[in-house]
Amino acid sequence: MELNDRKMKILQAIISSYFDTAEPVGSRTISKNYDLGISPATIRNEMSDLEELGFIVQPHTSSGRIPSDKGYRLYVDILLENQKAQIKKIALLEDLVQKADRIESLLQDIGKMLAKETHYATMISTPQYKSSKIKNIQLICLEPTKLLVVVVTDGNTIKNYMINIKEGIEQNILNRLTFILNEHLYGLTVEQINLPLIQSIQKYAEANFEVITKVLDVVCQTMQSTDDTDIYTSGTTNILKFPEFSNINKAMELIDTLEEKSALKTLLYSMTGNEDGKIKIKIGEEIEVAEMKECSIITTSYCIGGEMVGVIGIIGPKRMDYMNTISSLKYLINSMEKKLLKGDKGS
Amino acid sequence: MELNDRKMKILQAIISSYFDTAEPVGSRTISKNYDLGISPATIRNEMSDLEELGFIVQPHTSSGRIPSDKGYRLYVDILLENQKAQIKKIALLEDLVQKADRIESLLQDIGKMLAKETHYATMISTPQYKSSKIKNIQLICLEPTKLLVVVVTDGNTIKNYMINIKEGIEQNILNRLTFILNEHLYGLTVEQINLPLIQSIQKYAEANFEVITKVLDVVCQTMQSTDDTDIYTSGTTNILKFPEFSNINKAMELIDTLEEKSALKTLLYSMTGNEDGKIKIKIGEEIEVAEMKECSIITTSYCIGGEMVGVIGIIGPKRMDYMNTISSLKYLINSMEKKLLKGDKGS
DNA sequence: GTTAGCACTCTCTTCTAACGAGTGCTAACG
DNA sequence: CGTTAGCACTCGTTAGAAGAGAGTGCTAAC
Repeated sequence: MELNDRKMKILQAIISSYFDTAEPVGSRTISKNYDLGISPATIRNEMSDLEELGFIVQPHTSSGRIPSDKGYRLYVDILLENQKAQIKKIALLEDLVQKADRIESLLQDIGKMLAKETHYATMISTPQYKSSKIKNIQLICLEPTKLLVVVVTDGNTIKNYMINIKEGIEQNILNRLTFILNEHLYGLTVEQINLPLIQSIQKYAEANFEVITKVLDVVCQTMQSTDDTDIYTSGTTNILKFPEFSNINKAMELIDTLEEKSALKTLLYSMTGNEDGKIKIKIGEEIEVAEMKECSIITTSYCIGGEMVGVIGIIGPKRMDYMNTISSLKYLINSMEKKLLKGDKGS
Repeated sequence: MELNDRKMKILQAIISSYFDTAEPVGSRTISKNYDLGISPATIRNEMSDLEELGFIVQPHTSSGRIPSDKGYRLYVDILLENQKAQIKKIALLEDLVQKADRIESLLQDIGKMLAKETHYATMISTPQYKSSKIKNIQLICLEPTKLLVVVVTDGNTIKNYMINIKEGIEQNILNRLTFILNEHLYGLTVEQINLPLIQSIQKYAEANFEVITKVLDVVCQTMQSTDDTDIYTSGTTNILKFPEFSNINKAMELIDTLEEKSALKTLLYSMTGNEDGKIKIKIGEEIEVAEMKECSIITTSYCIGGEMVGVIGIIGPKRMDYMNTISSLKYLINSMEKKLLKGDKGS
């Protein structure tokens, strides 16, 4: 039995109707609401076939049909193929990117906005700093034995660390050290800071050996730790609005999972292979996390300065509005990368 | 009719039992579970009196009683009076305060932890910078026409701003400007930066008039705007676990309110009068926000460097565990202020 | 190949009756 | 006179039954 054009149309009708109502779809509903020019009885026959092919399922005998994971998969694959979809503009975004001063809060705001726009829950990971390059380091004396280290990387991400030192140090010496550090470290990734380089810097630092060592230490440590990538979730309560989660315990399990950042981290990164910028979708059972098997996840990666660094994901019910959501996501990524590449985040 | 000792004991038993079960409490339950040495019938008579006095109410005829707002108020007032309560230690806190690098993320973590500890929702406001003093300003050149301004205030709160300038500027000139700025602004609050002072600084800056003006502008603006104080909420989904919010719509309304930061801001600051460090409690109808009239809120303010700057609040059902919650909160504030006063936030 | 008709299935809603927890009142008790 | 046992009454909750409604699969006719 092959999947002819008419069966496909019926499948789409089922998906569409189920998206609207979250109720199993019957043959009469399709015949009435979708102009296919065939009677309910015919549709019933076709539906029987579609079920045999595994694209739809019946929750119980004598109920309507709902799309199966396989059905959604087919639908989504076709959708992704013909994706010249008009990209949906998100009005608020421009404002947002304009006024953000730190990338972390920008990401949080983007997540919030995307959740508001799509009415689903969103997850967004902070950039992985492993491959980002040092742009500037500055040492500032706060108290006699307390230094502030400011590190700026490309993409203008700013990190502040405070370190305590044993002996006081004057600002003009710090300025010299700052100069030495920038001289040696500009443009380097954290992997490129190796022992010979460190020794060379230490030589220049002379008497301020302790300070330089501590600074290098703290910079390396924080920049290379993967644990440092955080995940911001937003709109998790949107989940409560979906009838598929009217069982409050299921909903809470899911929300709890979304707060469990470490699980999300694995999930998000498992979804972004080596292809950048592509939209990836997982549907139902395809998701490894047990609590999410009633959901679908749409993800994509975003770049800062050309390198793949972070992931954005949208999680909703399986009957989610794939088309609009993908389109919003694409638009978002586009505007975001344009902005971040320019690094134009100040006033 | 006066509120004698036995009535008080019964009220406490009702509150205690209702805390455990969230079910109206009957006379037999009290007689069985609380060793008062009186029969259900006697308890019924006393309860009838307590109801007349307004301390308990009946959800409907022939059901048990639940405490009224007035009943909780009495209970809480007595609780606050005899507060030598053993302070409950929160194990995780020490760790948290140790490794935090920015006050914002520290506050977020504290909120999370407190939510986890108490199983209620928490709100925590970022410090109000109005009265905090400038400790250090640093200008860093990132790109020819892009500067990074780092401002450190007492309490070691660090703020970063990026500004764009028209003409390029060299780092050694920036160093001079940095020196001038620190020379003039050290120890000042934002209110103390007046026109004569600005003009005096501008004079020193000579050719770099534009830069200095922009820097001063951005520093003043961000430090004095009250809008800058943010509120972090945490554990909002804990609300779903309480039977009083089994009506999912009510729960969602409340959660939405908790995400509406501006309303929370008013609420939190309305609760902290001019007395520092005291625990304040609002119960049910005492809360101005309509969606929260089924809740109680416990707040207190926290200090950095001796001045009142922020507020922490815990929101739960009216039958919340006031004693433990207050005790956790007190312990938290204690440890936090000790840490922040020392400003020991780096490694 | 398509469609009308019909018996059948299964869920959801509605209605009723029974149950149970709890009260208030009255009368008896120490 | 305070305390207690007994009892009728209230009201919310639960369980079960009946009926409605949506939808299917099959058969036979077009």
